[in-house]
Amino acid sequence: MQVTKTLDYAVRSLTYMGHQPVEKHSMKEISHEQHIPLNYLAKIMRRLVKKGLVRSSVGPDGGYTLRRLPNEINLRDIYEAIEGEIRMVDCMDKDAICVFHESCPQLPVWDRIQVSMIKILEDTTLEDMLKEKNTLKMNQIN
Amino acid sequence: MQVTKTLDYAVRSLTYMGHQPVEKHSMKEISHEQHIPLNYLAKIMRRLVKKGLVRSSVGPDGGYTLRRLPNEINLRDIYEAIEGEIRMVDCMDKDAICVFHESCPQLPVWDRIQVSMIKILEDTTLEDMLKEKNTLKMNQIN
DNA sequence: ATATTATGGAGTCATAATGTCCATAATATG
DNA sequence: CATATTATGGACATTATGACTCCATAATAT
Repeated sequence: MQVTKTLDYAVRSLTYMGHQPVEKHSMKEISHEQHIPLNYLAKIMRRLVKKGLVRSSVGPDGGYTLRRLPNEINLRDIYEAIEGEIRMVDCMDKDAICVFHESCPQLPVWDRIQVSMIKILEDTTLEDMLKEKNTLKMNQIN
Repeated sequence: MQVTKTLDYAVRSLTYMGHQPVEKHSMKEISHEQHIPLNYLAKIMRRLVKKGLVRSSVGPDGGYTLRRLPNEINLRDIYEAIEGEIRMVDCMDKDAICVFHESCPQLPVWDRIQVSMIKILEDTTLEDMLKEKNTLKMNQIN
């Protein structure tokens, strides 16, 4: 029930790119600026490319660009690109069906949590997070 | 970001006991009825005893009883007994402080999710879940 | 032609989740 | 008191996952 480093890295990378949404950012640049291990970042970026969140170009002056504007990318997109479908419980035991499947008392609760979580993730765009950051910075100055 | 089997086992055990809140239930009984590996259940019950959710008695006719009524035990109690404090992110890298600590754009989001999750967990008691189960069973009959 | 960048996939390492085992302590009952 | 039954405590084993590394390959700007 925790945010993985991988997801954190992905969010950080995309947020970073969101500052100059149309510019190209190399892995080296992102890795350095966001303190993310280069090789690991490579793996993460591949997923983001495959899932259509960023566009990549190879060769000198290559790198990554956001495929959509920061206000068109929400946290659910990022979450699912990295972790796959959001689900709090894996009821099915791989092959066999849970014995209590028909009348599981806890399922509705986890479901409610999952729904509320998805709503918050969907309601939060990259742009929102960029603003959040600025607000925080402003507060610190005062 | 998933409910662990251990937590599921704990919730199932307590819900099961909730049906006859004042009666004693042996590990064997719970293990058998809820299809939980006996030895593993032993480990889980120890935590629930230690955290004050159930009372135990040793010897023949020994077993476990809820320490409070089903409407006085909520899911947050159970969650924290098993998993410890609820927190979506571990910002601090064990020893070192995250470089972006002061102005992290994602922190507020995970916090919002955490707050909403805690609220739902707190609002849901064992009794609620027992009712849930009955409702579901009723629905199935129709 | 060369240097620079991303891509793909295999492999490594540490940690946590899950589960097993066994020796011990408590206690109800005959 | 002897015995069977139950929980307790802790060590150990196994497996899965997260977090990374490495390397060979492909694309492309200069």
